[in-house]
Amino acid sequence: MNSVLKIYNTLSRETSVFEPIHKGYIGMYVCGPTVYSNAHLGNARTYISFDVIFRYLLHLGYKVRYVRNITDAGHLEGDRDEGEDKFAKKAKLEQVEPMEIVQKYTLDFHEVLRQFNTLPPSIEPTATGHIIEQIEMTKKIISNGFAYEVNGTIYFDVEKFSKAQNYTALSNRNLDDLLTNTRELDGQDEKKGRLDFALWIKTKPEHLMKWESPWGEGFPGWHIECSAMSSKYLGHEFDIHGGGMDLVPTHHTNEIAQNLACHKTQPARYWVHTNMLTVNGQKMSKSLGNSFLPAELFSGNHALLDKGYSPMTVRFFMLQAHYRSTLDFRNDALQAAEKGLARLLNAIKIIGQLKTDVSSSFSVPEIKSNVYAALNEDFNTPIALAHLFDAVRLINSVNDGKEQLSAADKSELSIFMQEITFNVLGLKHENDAGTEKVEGLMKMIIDMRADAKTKKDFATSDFIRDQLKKIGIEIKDGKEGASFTIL
RNA sequence: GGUACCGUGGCCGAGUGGCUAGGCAAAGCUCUGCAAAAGCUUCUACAACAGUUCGAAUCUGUUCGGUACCUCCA
Repeated sequence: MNSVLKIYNTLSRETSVFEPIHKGYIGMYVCGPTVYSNAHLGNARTYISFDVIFRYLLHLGYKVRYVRNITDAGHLEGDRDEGEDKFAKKAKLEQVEPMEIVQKYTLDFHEVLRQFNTLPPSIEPTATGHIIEQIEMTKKIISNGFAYEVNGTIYFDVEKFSKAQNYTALSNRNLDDLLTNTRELDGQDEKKGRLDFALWIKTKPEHLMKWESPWGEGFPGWHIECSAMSSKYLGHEFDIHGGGMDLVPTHHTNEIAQNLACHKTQPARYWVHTNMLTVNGQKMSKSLGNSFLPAELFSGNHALLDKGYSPMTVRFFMLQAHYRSTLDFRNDALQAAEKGLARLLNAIKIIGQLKTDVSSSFSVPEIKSNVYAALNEDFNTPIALAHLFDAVRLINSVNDGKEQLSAADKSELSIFMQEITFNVLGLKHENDAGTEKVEGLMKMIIDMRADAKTKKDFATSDFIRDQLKKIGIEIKDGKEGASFTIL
């Protein structure tokens, strides 16, 4: 079996063989959401992508510690000195406590991810729960000479850091260009350098969220939380650090700078970044106001949608594109995904009923190695799916008597298809017939209809078919009798 | 303005030098009381121009078009 996993590393800009620091164990940190509003579909794509990565690493037999934080403090509006904490701002608008905002949107985030069938991370730490660690790290960066204080606010000294280290290694930008092209912002006089960013921010007395620190009352900067929490739970050096591509130039660049300034080590060996979801060619984002909420998608209650799509349809749709490509979100593409997913799941359903032969007319090991080769090539889910669909075609052909399958191969194929589809890709059956009572009821109705058909009482059989259709149950006539689907 | 990336058949999307995914749609067929559903088969594309090469969607150059980042964002 082709079991050499390769991963694209943003830092080196190439795909290379993955080797964990400690054999058999993997530490993975993924930047989680800032919980000040509802999670939208673009957010979901990132976490679904990392969910597949997490699941595949588990499938390969690694023991994985997957840490994904919740940013519940310290995220500035506009990254300015007098910037206001996002939570405090939203709290004022809605007349509630900041932590009430945090709670509300954390629950929403979890609910969304649950619907998309993602596995929970091993640890989900919050920024507010790690103020002490962030203060400690800030102190160390100051004592190492890479940060300075101005009126109770601590800034990271990018210019000084960049003389010792390559500040733009991850983003691959030209530092001089950044210095000259960064926009002038109002009220930036406090900072020594334009690129300097805050590690700790002094608050005004009326601020709602603040903590005591050696520099007075304040709250932590955005970037320091991930450095502090990844160091705490995964060590100063770990295997994989992930997030959305939009985090590369600022957040992750600063995170690396902080770790180097504090621990003198690169935090992660492999930097993995997922691409954006676009809507009609434009990035989906909160600030552009073109974001879809999962609930709108499931219900179809959105101007751009003809109908609702189930979470698994959306998950399948996302898996049909590679995680590093932008994916355009549109109605007809979802329609296609819905049917494709049904075809895949149906084939898996019928494997068990296939008739077996003494030998197989095709190679099950070949299918398996094709799928593994795809997943090992930087988690290439679209190619893996393509090979699963090869198997789907063969399964259907066996069902038609056009191909043969041995008993041993049948069981191997069945186990494999289920393992990849359900456990690695994280898809599942939805809308399954439901309760036993419904099953029993439907069997009775189908039997009655079959009886009517044998008596050539087509008026009755058509009536049953049409009435069921009206309440959203479709009868499918097949060779072996009728079956039904709840639409 | 600077820096990246992208432009694939009706649609979505893989694919970094020859073997030319896959899904959906469409057409044909099978099944069938009719229909639906389902299944099988078929459909050979790579923005334009020029170049490198025995050979290019894939490499180079130019042009056109698009997107992202440089400001919070997954």
